[in-house]
Amino acid sequence: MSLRTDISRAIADARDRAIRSGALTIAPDAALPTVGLERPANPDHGDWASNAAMQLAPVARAAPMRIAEALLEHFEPPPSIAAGSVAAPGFLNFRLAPEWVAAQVGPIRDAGDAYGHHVVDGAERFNVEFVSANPTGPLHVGNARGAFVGDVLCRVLAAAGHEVVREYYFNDFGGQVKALGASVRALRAGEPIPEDGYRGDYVREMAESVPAEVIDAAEAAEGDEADWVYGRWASEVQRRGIEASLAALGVAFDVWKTESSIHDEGWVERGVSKLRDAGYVYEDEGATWFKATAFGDDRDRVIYRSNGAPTYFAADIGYVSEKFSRGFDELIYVWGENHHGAVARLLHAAEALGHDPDAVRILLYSWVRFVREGEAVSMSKRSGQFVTLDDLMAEVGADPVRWFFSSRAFTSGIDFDLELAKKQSNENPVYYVQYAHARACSILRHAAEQGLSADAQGTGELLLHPSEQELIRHLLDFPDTVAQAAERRETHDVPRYAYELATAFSAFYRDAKVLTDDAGVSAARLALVDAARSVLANALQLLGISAPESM
RNA sequence: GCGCCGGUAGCUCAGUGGAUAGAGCGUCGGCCUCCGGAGCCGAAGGUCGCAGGUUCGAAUCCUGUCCGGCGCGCCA
Repeated sequence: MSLRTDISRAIADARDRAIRSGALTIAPDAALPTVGLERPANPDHGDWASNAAMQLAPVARAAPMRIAEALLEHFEPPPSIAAGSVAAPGFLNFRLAPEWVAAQVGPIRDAGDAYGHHVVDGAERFNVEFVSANPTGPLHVGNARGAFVGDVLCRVLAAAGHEVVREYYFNDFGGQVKALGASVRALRAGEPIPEDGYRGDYVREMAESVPAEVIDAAEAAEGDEADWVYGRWASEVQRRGIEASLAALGVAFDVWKTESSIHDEGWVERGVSKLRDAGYVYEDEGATWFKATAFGDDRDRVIYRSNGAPTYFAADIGYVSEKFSRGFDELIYVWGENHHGAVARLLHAAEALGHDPDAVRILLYSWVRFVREGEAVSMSKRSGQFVTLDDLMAEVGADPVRWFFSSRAFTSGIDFDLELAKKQSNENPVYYVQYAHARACSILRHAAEQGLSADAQGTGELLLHPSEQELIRHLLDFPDTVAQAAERRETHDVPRYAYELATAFSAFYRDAKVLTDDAGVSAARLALVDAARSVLANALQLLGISAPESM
């Protein structure tokens, strides 16, 4: 039970009582608006504010101010609320009870790592597929956003109480594997790399380290088959590299799925025949088509080419069936916005297969423009001009990069200045948050040396200073922050929250000396420091950012 | 041409119908006998791209328009 739901419910109860008592009359068939509740930016407006009266005005056909007064009159405050008031043009403002606030330190501290977790009522099963870069080269900075957006989203969903399967999809089936193999073969033969080949240094390195058995197999192969032999080997090498890079970033996956397995296990055939039975498949010009126009698409989509080879979309049809067969409530795809052309046909295919299209959610993140000394960095894998993700981590460090990506809405196109990211590293907000955590740890160390220990008994009377109260109010906001981020499938509330919490902790540190001659005060403040430390660590953990005990 | 995403402070970005539009960086000015100065306090800085509309109320919703990014394959 969060503070937010507590207060919302009390307002709804007040509304119902007001209606029963006749203080409010609602049109009989009118739907009641949901109670809006927010933390106002201006402290003069209290700790929580509701616009319920203004939202009720149309259905109650009364002035918002009068409705607000009626609501307040019938309001039975929960223990957390000290006072309510009405403000023009009809806001209901509530102030938390300071003693109640202060008394929350113990429970927050006792909850520890679990605080802010399991905050949703209905837990669901999510499949989150992200990164899924082709195994034709190392991950580059263009994959960074998808990796961190997906990772943090998974952390948030899991913290909120959902079950999450993290999945990576390898396209090991299409022509790019052959093109990669052809590039390796050409380099070994001293021939020019084909037009559609890959040119990075990593291709050269691979060409120089092909194992003997692969060479033998390639030389024994006929025609194009040699390209495939090299290609399959090279893409395995790249796949291992990708897995290692992601592991080094702290981005974990539960399932590594390959496109070829979707074909081999018959998911594509079964999916297509299901579509055919439903009347959404036809043949034309030797190709097999999905009737996407039946779902409002601009054009129908090819499933099998006239040469019989399946398209990428064919695998998507099989894959979405395979995912749903595992019993997920929602499938999340984290894609770069350049794939948005494929969104409609995937949703339409899911619908045609009999699935709820609302259970398929495709998150398109906008492109990042990487800039170095004012110049945009080109990142084409085929041209070989790119900065690898490993390079980026070595240069800037994982914590600032994670902060950078998780603190911006994924729909915003953003600039990432590599030089600036390094140069400003000491001014970076991520260090400010980590610093607050380290400082809290330091205070606790000092306390231990002096034989002082935290005690949350009696904080209700001792932690009434405005800075103490403000800090605790921020701690109380954490569960809502997690719940809201999970609900919105968006992560950037979390860094903002962490920063504000760090600021509140700094203000507390400035105003309230923890280690004092008064044992009771010291024990209470130590409990608050420990609670703040714990919540800072929880917030950083959600972002996959380290919480150092000293810096 | 059609579609998707953007346009908010000098820069990078928050703000998905509410009260005086916010933060970081940068700029300017203050604060170190005291638990960590990677800190604290204060200031300057914005016709929310533009024009209409919807309503008690619009950065937010609708329409149009301009600018930028990305798509519109029997590529993946």
